[in-house]
Amino acid sequence: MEDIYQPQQIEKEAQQAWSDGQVFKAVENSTREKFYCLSMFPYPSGRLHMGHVRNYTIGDVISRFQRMKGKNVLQPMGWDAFGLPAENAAMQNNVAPAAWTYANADYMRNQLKALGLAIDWDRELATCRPDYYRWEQWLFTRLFKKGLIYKKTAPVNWDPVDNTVLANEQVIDGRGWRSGALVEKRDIPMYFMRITAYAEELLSELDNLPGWPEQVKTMQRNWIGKSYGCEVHFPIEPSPLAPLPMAGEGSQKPLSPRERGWGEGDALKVYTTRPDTLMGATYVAVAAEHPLALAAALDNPEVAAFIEECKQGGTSEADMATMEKKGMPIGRFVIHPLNGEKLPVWVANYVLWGYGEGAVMAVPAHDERDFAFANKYRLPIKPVIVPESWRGKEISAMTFSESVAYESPDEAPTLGVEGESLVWLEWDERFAEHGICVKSGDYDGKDFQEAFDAISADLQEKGLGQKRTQFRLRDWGISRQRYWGCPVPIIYCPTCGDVPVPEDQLPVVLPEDVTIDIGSPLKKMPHWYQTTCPECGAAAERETDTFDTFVESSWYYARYACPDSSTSMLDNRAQYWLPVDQYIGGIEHAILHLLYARFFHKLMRDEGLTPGNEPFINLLTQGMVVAPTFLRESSDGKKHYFNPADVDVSTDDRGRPVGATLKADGQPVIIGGTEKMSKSKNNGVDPQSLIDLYGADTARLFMMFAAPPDQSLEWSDTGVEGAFRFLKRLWGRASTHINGAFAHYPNRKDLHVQDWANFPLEDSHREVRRIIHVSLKQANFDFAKHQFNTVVSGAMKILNALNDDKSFWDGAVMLKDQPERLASFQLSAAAVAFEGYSILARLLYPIAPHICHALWQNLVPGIDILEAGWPVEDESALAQDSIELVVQVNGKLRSKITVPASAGKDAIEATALQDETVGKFIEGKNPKKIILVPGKLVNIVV
RNA sequence: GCCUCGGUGGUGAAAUUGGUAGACACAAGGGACUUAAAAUCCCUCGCCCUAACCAGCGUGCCGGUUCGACUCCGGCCCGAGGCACCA
Repeated sequence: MEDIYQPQQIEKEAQQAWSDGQVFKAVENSTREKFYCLSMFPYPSGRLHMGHVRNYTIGDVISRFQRMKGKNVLQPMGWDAFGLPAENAAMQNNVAPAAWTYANADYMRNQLKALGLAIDWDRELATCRPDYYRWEQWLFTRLFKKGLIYKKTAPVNWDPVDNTVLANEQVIDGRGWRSGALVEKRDIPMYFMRITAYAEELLSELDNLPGWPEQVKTMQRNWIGKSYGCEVHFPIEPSPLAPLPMAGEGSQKPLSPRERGWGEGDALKVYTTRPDTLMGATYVAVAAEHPLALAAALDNPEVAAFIEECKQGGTSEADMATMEKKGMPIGRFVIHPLNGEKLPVWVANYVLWGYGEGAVMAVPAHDERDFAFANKYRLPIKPVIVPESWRGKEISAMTFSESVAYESPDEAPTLGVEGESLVWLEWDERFAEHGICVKSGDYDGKDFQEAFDAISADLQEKGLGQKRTQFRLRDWGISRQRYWGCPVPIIYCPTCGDVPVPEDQLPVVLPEDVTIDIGSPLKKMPHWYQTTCPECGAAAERETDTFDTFVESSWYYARYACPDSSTSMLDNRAQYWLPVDQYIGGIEHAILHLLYARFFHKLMRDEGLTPGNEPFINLLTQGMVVAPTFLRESSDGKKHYFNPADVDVSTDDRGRPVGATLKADGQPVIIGGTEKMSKSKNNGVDPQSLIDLYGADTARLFMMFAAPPDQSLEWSDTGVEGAFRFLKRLWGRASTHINGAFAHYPNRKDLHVQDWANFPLEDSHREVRRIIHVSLKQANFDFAKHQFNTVVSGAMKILNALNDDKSFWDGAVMLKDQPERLASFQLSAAAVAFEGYSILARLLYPIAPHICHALWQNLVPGIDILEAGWPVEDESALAQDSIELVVQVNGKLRSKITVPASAGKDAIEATALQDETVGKFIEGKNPKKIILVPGKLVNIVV
């Protein structure tokens, strides 16, 4: 074999062999245990980035590992092909989104192949192909008929200049990214999937996913947000004004008193998780879109102006939560359901329409947000809960406007005087916690649960509320006013209404040959949207909205089982392959994508299409790839970023970076933070240049070695060189032996020791073998944990062990006059080395498959490494005659002792106490206690 | 703002889950080989004191539990991911 490591040649040959032999084609075989390993499919953005390389290397490592362990492995790949960037690119470069997408996929497919991934390419799919999306249109129509899909209006970001809907990403500081116009909220009709119908199951099934990271399950639990609370009805004081007969302009129907929100006997509904604080409610707040607010706006221009103002800004929750809390009274009042007090109704921008009831009761004393709002607008603050520890203490009353604050002698909230008022100056977290009721009439002295039960029972008796569980999870709006997506299969008929497209007319094909400017081209294509009603045959129009692209990515994992099925969404091959045994993807998908995919699995299960309740048994969430940033700031404050490849970094004598200059002009640049590789920060490193320079194995090895998969990975050019050096060393050492010592045993069976117990192993080789097997045992443990960085360091230790010990081969020199002993010594050395390299090749195969494939061919000609079996440590090789123990005195490390491995408790303690250094620290005192941790340490407490 | 995760040498990290902190690497420094450079090989490498050893200090900060804490508990600071129309 070659002495020099030539990755380009090795990788080409290995990939050719895999491709010619169809080695990674997955075939259903009910007699074999299957393993479905899936990495999140890429958006075809143009080129592979480092995040992809990391994701797909992790998946490939797991796939090849399982394959070597004998599983029937499926590892597919495809394209998440619909999405916004294609439309942006289309506008920029004047190409059709379809053509752009297909070209990108073609380029990226070649890049993936160059990485040497063990993928069954026969199963490749692209979500923008009609043969794929026709089945989600089919499922949509089924769910529509089941009532799991419905239509309602919901707010979107509206750009009033471009007259178009913007994605949240396209809203920057409240303005449209192209027009710069202030964005408004606008209500438009959309289709919703009733994911809330599955909320309970999506929550409870998380407990049956032990293979998911706890972090992800916690995030999903919080997102679903099941809460136990109480619905409270506040009867509305009748309006002093007569109801107006008409709603706003253009409306044909007069609003009913209920729609106006002020009829006799109407009540304002709120939901609260803190009914125990109900006696402390001092006002109620409604969303700007609430009927009560809209009704008030008709008579009150100030309220109308405020509601207008609330329409400004984006729709994202982060926007809503960080904006300044504003509100105003609408001049209406409600009656407190228990004490009959009149409470003012406010309209507030922090109350969200469409979340719960669009109205909240405000208890400023016990809710931080209400507290800030009440202080700002001088609303009464009425404490009714004190900490449990105050029970039984003297509580003195202090007045504050119309309400009362309580002060315990030793644990008082901060009170102060401002002008003539007594003000609760600072929010005190203790008052947000559960406590005991005070100044609450009959409920005084009750704890949280007692008050919760008593108050909800009283409300129920009065018909003004009851206990209720609620979810934070909202139904999933799937309509998008965009072109490059799957058409929503609905036809609007003037007489029959919204009619789902019949199964035999599917798919509704998206026209691909279009030009894009602002807005969806579908709306300008009458020949496409004009059609006939499937029910009555009259002229009708197609829906021009498309699906959220999360819909495609919610079921692709299942379609890989049978990507060519033309008669059904899924066929019985899905029963064999599903569920996915290992799913790998970025942590950024922890909530939305993974929740939607779980939801779809249940929808498909209920259609009889998928087995089991959950799609992904094991989940690995990989961290991001980050790199340093380099920039210059121009005089107007604009930042210009430079690619790390174009920058020279100077370091001080410790290796700390102290400055950087641009290669092009030699002038200094600012060293920025280490951030996620991105186009905007220009800190991406192109994987292609890496593969071209060092080969795929180096790229893969570096990615696996630099950090454990779930942590972020810092890019390092020198780290890559280090990975390359290791592979070069591995190749060099292995070839020396294969061409040298091993060549003396043409039949490799002579080197392959079956029975080490009866093999004449030289003592100088026994220790090397022990280190190899200790490292292998650790590596196997780490492999099971998916901690590939320490698997690599284990492999490095094995190579170092095979290479370190001078006496390993040199001992032969002393024996050159004793031919029999010499032959025995040489066989002993060669057998240990042969075993060592055969372990190394198999251990590293999942991570660096090309080089290991080639090494194995030379080590064991005639047997494919995939058939060689996974290496397992030999327990008998791990044994040691004596072990080293640490001796602590009072928990501090003071000495080390060596004892026979068989030494008992008393013998170890005696040895430890006799130790000279230990004696110095005991200073003749009697040990109070001696703690012995077997195989680890002795701690002497004096 | 809310939810979640993280913070260990000059750097990436390890520590089998309460038992020797820094494995394995990278960088840096020194040396060998070389006419020279590259490549390769060998040595040193947490901080502090020291000629050296010993001792002392040390896992973001403050406090607690324990014979013993990177690991467990409470509080704080900083960073990252998500927040429902980026994927």
